[in-house]
Amino acid sequence: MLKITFPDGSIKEFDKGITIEGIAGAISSSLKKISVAGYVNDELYDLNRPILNDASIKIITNKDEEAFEVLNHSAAHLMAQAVKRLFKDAKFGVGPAIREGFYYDIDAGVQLKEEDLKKIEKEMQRIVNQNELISRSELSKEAALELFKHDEYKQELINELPENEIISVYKQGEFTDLCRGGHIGSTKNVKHFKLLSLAGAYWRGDSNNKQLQRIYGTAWFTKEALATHLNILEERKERDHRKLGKELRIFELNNDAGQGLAMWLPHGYTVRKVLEDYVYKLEKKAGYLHVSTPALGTKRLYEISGHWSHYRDNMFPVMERDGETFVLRPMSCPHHMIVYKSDLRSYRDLPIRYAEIVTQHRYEASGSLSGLERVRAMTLTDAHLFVREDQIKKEVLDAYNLIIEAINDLGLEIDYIELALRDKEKGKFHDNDELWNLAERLLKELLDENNIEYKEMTGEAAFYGPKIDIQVRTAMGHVITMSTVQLDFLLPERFDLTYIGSDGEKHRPVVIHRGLISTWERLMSILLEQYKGAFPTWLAPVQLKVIPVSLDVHQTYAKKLNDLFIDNDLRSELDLREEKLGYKIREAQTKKVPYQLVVGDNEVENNQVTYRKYGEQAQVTVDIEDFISMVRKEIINKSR
RNA sequence: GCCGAAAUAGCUCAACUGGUAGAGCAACUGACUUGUAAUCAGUAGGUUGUGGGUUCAAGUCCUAUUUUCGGCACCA
Repeated sequence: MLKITFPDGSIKEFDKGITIEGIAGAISSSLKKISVAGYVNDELYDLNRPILNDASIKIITNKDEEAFEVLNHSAAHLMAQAVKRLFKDAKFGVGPAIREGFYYDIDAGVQLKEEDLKKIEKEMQRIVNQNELISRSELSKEAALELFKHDEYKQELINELPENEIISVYKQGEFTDLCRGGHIGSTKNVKHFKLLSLAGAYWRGDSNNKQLQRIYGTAWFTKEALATHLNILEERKERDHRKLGKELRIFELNNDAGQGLAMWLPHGYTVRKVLEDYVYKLEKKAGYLHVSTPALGTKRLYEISGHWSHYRDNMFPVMERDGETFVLRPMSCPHHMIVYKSDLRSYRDLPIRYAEIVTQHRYEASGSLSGLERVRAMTLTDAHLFVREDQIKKEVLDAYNLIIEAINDLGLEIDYIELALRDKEKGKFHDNDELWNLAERLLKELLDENNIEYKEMTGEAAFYGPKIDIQVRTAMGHVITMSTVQLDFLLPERFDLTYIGSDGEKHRPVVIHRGLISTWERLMSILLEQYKGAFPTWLAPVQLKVIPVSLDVHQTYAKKLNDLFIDNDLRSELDLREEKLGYKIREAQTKKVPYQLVVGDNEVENNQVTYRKYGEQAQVTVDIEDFISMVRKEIINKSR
């Protein structure tokens, strides 16, 4: 008999070889029904994997977060089995569960087409109906290599495992896959799924490798949950900034103007200007000094900075004039280094914080361009902080806090904080170990000391130093780098930056690169999606729409109101077109104007306004002054 | 850049296996003008992304190319 300890501390005895499923069934049949897998001494166990020793266990039910992963992982295997039945030569890469489902990378021997997904789905359903038991077995590395001798991808994976590793495989019917587990017991438990898309994906994520075909899918425990998820996918299309940007006339992308070169339309530019003013003030308050530098610079400048050797592939080609070679700047750090050098600096001057709204040009791969999210000409508020070593932590932390403030003001949600470190194996980083170790240690200490949770990402650093990236998840489900604070000991070296210390000697300052809220382009794409085009009043391109009930009778009053609003710094528009009232109201609503004001006899008589807030049905009548102060207050508070 | 899919009026979309390119909205013209999501009638709008080809005939088939979309790689 085995002693099984439950999470509440109670202990029960079971026969040796009992499974999670068996234990769940012994407790109640309803628990058995919803159990998905379990932890046995913190190791993930399948429903039907025998437990051989005394253990403490935790049953995972379909309500637990881990359950979704187990289900989708099993769905990936199910799909692979179906593909193997339909395409006999198919070989498989990796097939994990992901945030919203699963994928599997496949070399099917032939090119899969989108219409094949339906056939694969059908075959999956057939396997589900066959109720194939998913069983685990363990074997040696040699045996595993023998088992997968016809699949070079699995061979490669197996070969990289440590020599004495026990390798587990999962078998369901005729299909066996290399896998750590856990799984869901039987194919019959994967009931509600859908295959979503077909895409290319490089083997092992390396563009030098062969490209496999990746099928994305999603699996859920109930029909309703699947329907809800598919509905969310549909709703995302309504939030797509490319669609909203067109409808609300925010920006324009045009081939004749150039791929990835966005043009801001009046409404879009209005929002951008509000953001620019907001950021300027925020930075001013935080002690930043604003400068302005050109978008064009000599190639030499970028050779000094190291961008020419590390970043050239992302730069537009050079231009020659008067025996000098110029480039369009992809980054502004070199210019700010020169600005620092424009004067002799004392230790008393530091920190010096230079900020600038800069336009940069980067040659981004054509396939990566996407609306405003990824463009080739971008404008952002960039900053470089020149600090003494003893000021590093405080300045990084202040910069970080400023970022958090801006993200909160904008109503965005942080997904996670990333600490991007060097991967020594990769050649793209500068090679001064001492500086790397110091920089990485300082950032880690800082995050730890301030209880900031973060994920370490090796190999994601900038070539000149490690960085803290603030990742935001967009309403489209994309995770995007919103802000960044980067520690740089290299550029001060390359530009021979100095300050005079209290000892009268020259010292090296340290540079902190800071990106506050991404670029205006990317920020706009995120905001559009976040708010579904209905900007909070402080950001809205048009804040008020004044609509007279009758053009003849109420036009004068409507004009008077509109002028008054504009005098009070509100972005108000008057609709005096010869159209019906209902038509104008509908348009004010579809353009998502925060305040729609319809004025007629009642308002004229009492010197009032009647407003309807976007998203609400209620019509509210108030005195003009009260209305103005209410909206102004809302704007100042950046209310959402 | 790579893999897959797509491109029709300003916008959203039709046009069965090749057989005279249509609709709604927007625009323009005229009429109608009082309370919270579309007043009515008419007019105009296209070398079907672009270049080749097959065919009696191409939006539809083939081919090249450009761009867009879903991903990968890269990345703010």
